[in-house]
Amino acid sequence: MTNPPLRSKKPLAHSNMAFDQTVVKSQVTDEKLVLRRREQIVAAAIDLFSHQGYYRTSIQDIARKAGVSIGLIYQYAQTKEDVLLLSLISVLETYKQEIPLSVKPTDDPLEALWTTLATYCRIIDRHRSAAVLTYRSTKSLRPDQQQFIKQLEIETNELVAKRLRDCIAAGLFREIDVDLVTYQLVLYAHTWALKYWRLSQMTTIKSYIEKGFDFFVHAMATPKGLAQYRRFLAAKRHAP
Amino acid sequence: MTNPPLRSKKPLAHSNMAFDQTVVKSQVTDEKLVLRRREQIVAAAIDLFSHQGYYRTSIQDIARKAGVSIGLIYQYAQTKEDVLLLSLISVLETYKQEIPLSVKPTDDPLEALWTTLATYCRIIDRHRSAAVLTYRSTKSLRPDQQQFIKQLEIETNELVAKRLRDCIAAGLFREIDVDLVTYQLVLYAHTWALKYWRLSQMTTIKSYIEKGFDFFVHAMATPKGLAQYRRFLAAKRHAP
Amino acid sequence: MTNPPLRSKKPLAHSNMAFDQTVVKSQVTDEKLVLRRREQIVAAAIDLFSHQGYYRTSIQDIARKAGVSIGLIYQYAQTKEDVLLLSLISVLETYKQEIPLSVKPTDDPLEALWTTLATYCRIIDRHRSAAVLTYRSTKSLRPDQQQFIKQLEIETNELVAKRLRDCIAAGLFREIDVDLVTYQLVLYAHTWALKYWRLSQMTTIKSYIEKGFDFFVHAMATPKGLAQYRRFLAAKRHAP
Amino acid sequence: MTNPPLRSKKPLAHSNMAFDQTVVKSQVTDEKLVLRRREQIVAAAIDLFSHQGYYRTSIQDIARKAGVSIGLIYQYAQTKEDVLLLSLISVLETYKQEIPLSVKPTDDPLEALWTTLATYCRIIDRHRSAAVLTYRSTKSLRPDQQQFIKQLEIETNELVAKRLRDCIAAGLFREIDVDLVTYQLVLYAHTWALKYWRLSQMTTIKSYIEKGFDFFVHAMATPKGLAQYRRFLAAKRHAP
DNA sequence: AATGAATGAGAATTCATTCAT
DNA sequence: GATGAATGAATTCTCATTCAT
Repeated sequence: MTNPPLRSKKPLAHSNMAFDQTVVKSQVTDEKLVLRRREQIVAAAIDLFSHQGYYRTSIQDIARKAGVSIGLIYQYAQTKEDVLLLSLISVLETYKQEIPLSVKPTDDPLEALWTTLATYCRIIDRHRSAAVLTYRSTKSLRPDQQQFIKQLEIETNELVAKRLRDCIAAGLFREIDVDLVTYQLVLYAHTWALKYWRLSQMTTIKSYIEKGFDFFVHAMATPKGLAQYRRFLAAKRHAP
Repeated sequence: MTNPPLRSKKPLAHSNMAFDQTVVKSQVTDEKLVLRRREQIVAAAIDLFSHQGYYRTSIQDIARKAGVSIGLIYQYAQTKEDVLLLSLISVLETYKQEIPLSVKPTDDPLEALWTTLATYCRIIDRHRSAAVLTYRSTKSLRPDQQQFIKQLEIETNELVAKRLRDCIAAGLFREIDVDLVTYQLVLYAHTWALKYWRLSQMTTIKSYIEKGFDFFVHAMATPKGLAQYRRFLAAKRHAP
Repeated sequence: MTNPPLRSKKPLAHSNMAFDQTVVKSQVTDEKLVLRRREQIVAAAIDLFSHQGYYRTSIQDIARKAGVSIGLIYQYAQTKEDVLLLSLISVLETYKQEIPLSVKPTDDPLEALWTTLATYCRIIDRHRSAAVLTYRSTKSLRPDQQQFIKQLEIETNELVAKRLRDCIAAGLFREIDVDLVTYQLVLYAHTWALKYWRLSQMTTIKSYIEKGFDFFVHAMATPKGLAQYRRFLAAKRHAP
Repeated sequence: MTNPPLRSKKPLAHSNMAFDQTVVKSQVTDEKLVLRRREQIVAAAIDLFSHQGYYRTSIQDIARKAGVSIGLIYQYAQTKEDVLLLSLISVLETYKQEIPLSVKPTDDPLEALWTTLATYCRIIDRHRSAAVLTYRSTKSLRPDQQQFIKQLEIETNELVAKRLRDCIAAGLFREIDVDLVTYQLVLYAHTWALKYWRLSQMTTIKSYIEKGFDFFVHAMATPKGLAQYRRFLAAKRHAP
């Protein structure tokens, strides 16, 4: 029962899916190159969009930061909106990629839920500005692009929902509204980024996770679940 | 351009504070007039900012919608950012104004918390786009303006925190981290707007409030608190 | 029986119609101002479009030449295409305005035709580059704008067709295909601009008109018409 | 990109001259290859320039349509203007090639003129957009390139002028200004393309040719010429 | 106080041309 | 010979802000 593994140095992990040519068209045909260039562009874009906002960031800025020409960006995306879409996809894909990796097959349902929440919070913590970006800028996309992002969000949520269902099935949690509570867990993680200016004055990410988990368990646990939670806490105290 | 139409279906309540000349300077000296004009401008601005976003909305748009000239807006605000600031203040003031009004002096702590959460959620529901606006556009302000908004948020949160403290003092809730849980309650209300596209498929605002309150109570209640919650539910069932 | 009057110093005469807000929308509401500004803009635009072509002329160029700002042009036209449309309308309106003025009520049908052809040719000669512009740039317009221009052309042609019909009705010309011959007369005038580089080496505008008229009369005249043409020539020789 | 497809429905005939390396330089030395590649490029270019205009057509467009790479085009032309020049030459060469072939050695002067006009009109009809291209885009060339095009036009005109001179020499036509009338005949043919949108509503190409020839003959014929024209008509009526 | 015409800096996007492979 | 990725100057259009009336 360890802390979620601190993984990946590179800014934001992502599946190839996020950069393939299905969602955003590219002038360039070489698949490998498209992947590499888009990674380069998106890394710069996320950084700038996150800190200055989408509208305050010019394509010029992104080009300069990515060390490429303006024209090159337009070889790999058709509009500035496309660059935003690729950026948001990249952020959301990170969640979808990293969260499942953190849960070990041997974890019991409660441990799995803990790991999921903890990992989610820590990813958010590592990419706070990027996380906020999804709240600030999704509306700047075209409706069909927004739809795509929403779909990705639903898929990510499912990673959390599955853990909740396992706890209920194991008799650890009462029969709560899984979808609703999923959003509470997800928003709890996101809130760390959304309200960091205040929360960081009040607590640390470690404590934020612990208190949050404690809160959620109390809200949902059966007596059996509560008993297991106490064992879980004790074990953690011995081998944090 | 005729005389400014007197406001009709008053969009968002607010204190005069939000429109005094301390925060945003005006060319016009007549206090009454400043108030009236800003109300008119802000009503148009909130509507447009909420639906099109801050950067997609031009001063021209706001002027047209408010039925005034471009020049007039610049008599009552010095920059476009000022108009956004006034708009965000207006939204946040609504919370600060309406929530306290809903709680009756006779309410016991649990009822008061219920009313606070329910009112918060319903205000958010009535002004969903405006609520989202605070998440999307606060970063478009100058740092000192952002600071002002954060202060307002802290003040609003205090309305919720007070109710939590009352419950703890009355022995209904265990000793939880009030500030942290306050944010959970606040975010629960905001989430209704932030994720409306999904939540509205899953539930109604009425049910959202009930399930949320149930969740929070279970997370925090002492046995005594739980007993009172059950009486509360029963009473509500008789006189909803 | 005189030469067509050399009229108007101002670059291109036009009816208000060409500049009203039906065809091209303007941000500015003051009708008088719209008229004046558009005249100013179009004068510069025609000059530049004529000599450098539509695509080689930037809005910047037009603004500079007209002595206004770029922004101002976009207050009076919504796109660069609009500026081209206004320019082409202005050119074609000149034909529609000036040709009828040159024909005196006392003119007999043959004289009227002469005056019409001569005036047309001389207008073209005065605005050679502008005349060519209609051939080079009409296709750069949107289809609906092209349609508008074609309608104007049809109306201008009617000025010529009417003269032909009068000659036929008077028994001076045989029953030729009026619409077809109209185009031959119109194109004869336009050719002076289209092939000026070569024609100007071969003849003068005065001689071009005379030879052309002679040609057309021979092609169509009845014996009666031919007799009258000879009297016309004799009269002209005495009082050119 | 595979081997260049061998041309199929040959778009526009032309002499090799049009594609030799005197006028437009090529990086490639193999004469045969230069010819074949330029044919391929120019076919695509004429089509695109004709329908979208020179400036709306990108080298990318031409490359795609021709089934070659962008780089290849720059092996066979030094600039985009060169591609336009080659295209215009190709169009004009078509006239110069096809018209002489249509006149039979046994034709009398009047018949030869008829055939010349008819052929010219029919070539124009087959390549209407290309014909208009010469009017729209010649000014987009450099002055020296324009000069080259003008020279080609003069040479083409000579094909018509010769027929007129023969008619005069044979006493069929009076002593008209051959160069001027040549332009009238040439423009008559071109007008079919320039004003096709209107003329095609009024008549067919066959009738257009007949009416035009009738018109021109009446304008110039001596009594002898007129008599012969009547016999010509009668003969044509028997064996059209 | 109110108006709205005028300004011009700034931003997205295009595309001819180059050049390494 | 052929390719197509990369470049960046140039262009259209927008819009916050000013100011004369």
